Amino acid sequence: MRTRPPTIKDVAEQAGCGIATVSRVLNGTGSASMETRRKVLSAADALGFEFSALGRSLQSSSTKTIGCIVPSLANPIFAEVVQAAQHEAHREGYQLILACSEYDEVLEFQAVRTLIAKKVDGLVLTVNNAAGSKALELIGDRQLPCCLVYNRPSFGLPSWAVDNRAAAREVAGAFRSYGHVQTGFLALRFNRSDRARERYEGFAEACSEIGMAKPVLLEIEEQEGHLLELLGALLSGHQDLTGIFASNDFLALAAMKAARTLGKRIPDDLSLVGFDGISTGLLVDPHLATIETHPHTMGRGAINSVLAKLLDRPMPDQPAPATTFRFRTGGSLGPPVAGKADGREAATSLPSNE
Amino acid sequence: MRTRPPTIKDVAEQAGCGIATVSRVLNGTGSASMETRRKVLSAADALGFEFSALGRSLQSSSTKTIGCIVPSLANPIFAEVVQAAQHEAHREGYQLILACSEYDEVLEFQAVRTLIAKKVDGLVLTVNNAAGSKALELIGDRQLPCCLVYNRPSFGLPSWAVDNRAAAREVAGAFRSYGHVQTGFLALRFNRSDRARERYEGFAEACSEIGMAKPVLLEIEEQEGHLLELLGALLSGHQDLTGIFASNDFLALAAMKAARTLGKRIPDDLSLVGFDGISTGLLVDPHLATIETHPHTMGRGAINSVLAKLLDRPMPDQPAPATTFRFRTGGSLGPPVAGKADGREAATSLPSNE
DNA sequence: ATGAAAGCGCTAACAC
DNA sequence: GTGTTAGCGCTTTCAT
Repeated sequence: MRTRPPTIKDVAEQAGCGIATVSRVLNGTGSASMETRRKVLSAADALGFEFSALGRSLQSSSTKTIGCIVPSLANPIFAEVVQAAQHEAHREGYQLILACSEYDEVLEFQAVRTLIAKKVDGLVLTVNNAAGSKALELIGDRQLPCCLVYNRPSFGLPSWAVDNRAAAREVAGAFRSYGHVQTGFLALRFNRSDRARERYEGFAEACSEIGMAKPVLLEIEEQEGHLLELLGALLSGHQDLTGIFASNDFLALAAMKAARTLGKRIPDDLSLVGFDGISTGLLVDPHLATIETHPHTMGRGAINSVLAKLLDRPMPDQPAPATTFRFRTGGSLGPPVAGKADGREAATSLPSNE
Repeated sequence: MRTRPPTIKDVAEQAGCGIATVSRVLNGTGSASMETRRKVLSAADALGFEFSALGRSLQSSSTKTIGCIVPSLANPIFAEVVQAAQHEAHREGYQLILACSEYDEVLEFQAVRTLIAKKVDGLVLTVNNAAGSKALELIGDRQLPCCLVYNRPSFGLPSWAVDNRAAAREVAGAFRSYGHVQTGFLALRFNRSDRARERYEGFAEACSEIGMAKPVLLEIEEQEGHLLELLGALLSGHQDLTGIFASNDFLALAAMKAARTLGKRIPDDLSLVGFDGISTGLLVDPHLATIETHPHTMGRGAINSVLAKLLDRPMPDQPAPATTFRFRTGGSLGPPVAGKADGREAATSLPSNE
């Protein structure tokens, strides 16, 4: 029946008192006689009254809402970040407004604008390219409490991030220790992600330093076709590689499947290492070697950094770079099988690109 | 420098006109002379002005915000639902406030209350138990536009859901066709999810109708220990089962791993079928047989159902039950190996519970 | 102890 | 064409 939700005015009327009194009683601020208190309480109850966050926010200039922007929820790493952030925010009475940038800087910028207009109290986000990001610039302009996740600190903003370069260097070392020389680096939207670039750079640097060949950059621009087919084509065009470092586990797992479709044995014909440490990597056989990261810790830490500013608490310490990742070995990484160097005979179902 | 964001009043002042004029110009509603228009525009630009959604919502009683509640983002099926919902909402200029119920009806109810207080325009959610849900009752009370996802229609609310019973019946048939007789149904929080229960019921019914034994209910209450160990113990206590139907792919995959740890071959010693159709099922070897569902379609459909009410559009048709799923076969389902019926010798590393 | 009133930022109805 | 004003729901002085 009641179509318009009851307001504080309705309660005041029903209780036979002023709206200020209702506010005081229901908020437990200020004093009131037993009698009025009772009347207000019962009126509120009878009406099923709840404060409108809108009126309250307008007046208090705090929405108890935090914006959260990630590239996509399709990558479980970000789903976990968001899950942790949401959980932690909820604990403190904050809600999360979610936006996905879909690896698009324009969308990313729009999202920030919208969230600012919605008057979020703070922002937690992973941007695609932190350096020179218009989105981060805007946030800085507005002096909005903000923390980055999986991006390194930029624009003076705190961040909970993985030391991509150091992690990638460890991967290079691991390949080296198994005797690999010519490897590749596989990325899905290389130019759209500073994370992928940092991983590549660290990997390439280390490779050169420890006497391996410069890794071939295997880039998939856009997922216009079926990913597995694109990967298959890419792989068969690079039979010389004995190992591939993928910019994330998702890709690594897909590459593993594509490689098998081509008749390759893992790791004899091709070793694979991923990045992120998603649990799926432990379900496949052989296990995916990877860089384990802690999306949960990152999401929680980032929210707490923002909450610290909001609630005027001491800022939590950001993790030491060396603790942000751990190399996890797995059966997908092994020594290349000797005599398999030319590898032409492995190409089967998919066309090579020559 | 500017710490307080500029308001319409600041713009009016700077442009030397009234606030109504600013509103009219910037909203493109009502008319204005070229001259004022120019002045307003440049003032707004100079100040970096943006409307506050708060003031606007308070006055228009529409927040352009939709609440979204799912049990968890850890299950990729819900991550996909949310991703699709977010994307679709954004297309229409709506934002999503995200909440996770963590399979807890109290949290679920709280979340609805909070979202109502935040004056969301609508709600899209998966509840744990639709029947008699306090949360849904409250939503009904408030006449809030709402659509369920993965729950069957309840409280007169529309829903985008999978026909769990029919899907489960197909699974029974599949087991039967491979000669299985004694199967089990595996669920993680059986009593907390009507979806799991419906799947079990459909499965059990069909089993009985087609002459199979009543499936053993394998229930894991809470994930207090490491899931794999719990599964290992459960499996070794039920060596008589030749096949297991898991209430979701996540569990099925974990069970597959646990079974292998026990030395079981899949599917010879144990067949496995999941539910959901997550892509990971195609990365493992053998492929996971499962019920494919379409989380993306569900999420998008649900949002559109809510938007239809909000924007007074024709309500989109909910999918025909038969089209909501498809049985996908895979190597994890096969005939039980004859002579393996007593199966005692397969138990290896983990204790059976006798 | 409690009510009246101002004001948060905005839109719309109503003057002029 | 444009300014004034009421009012959306709330909190917070300021009187009483």
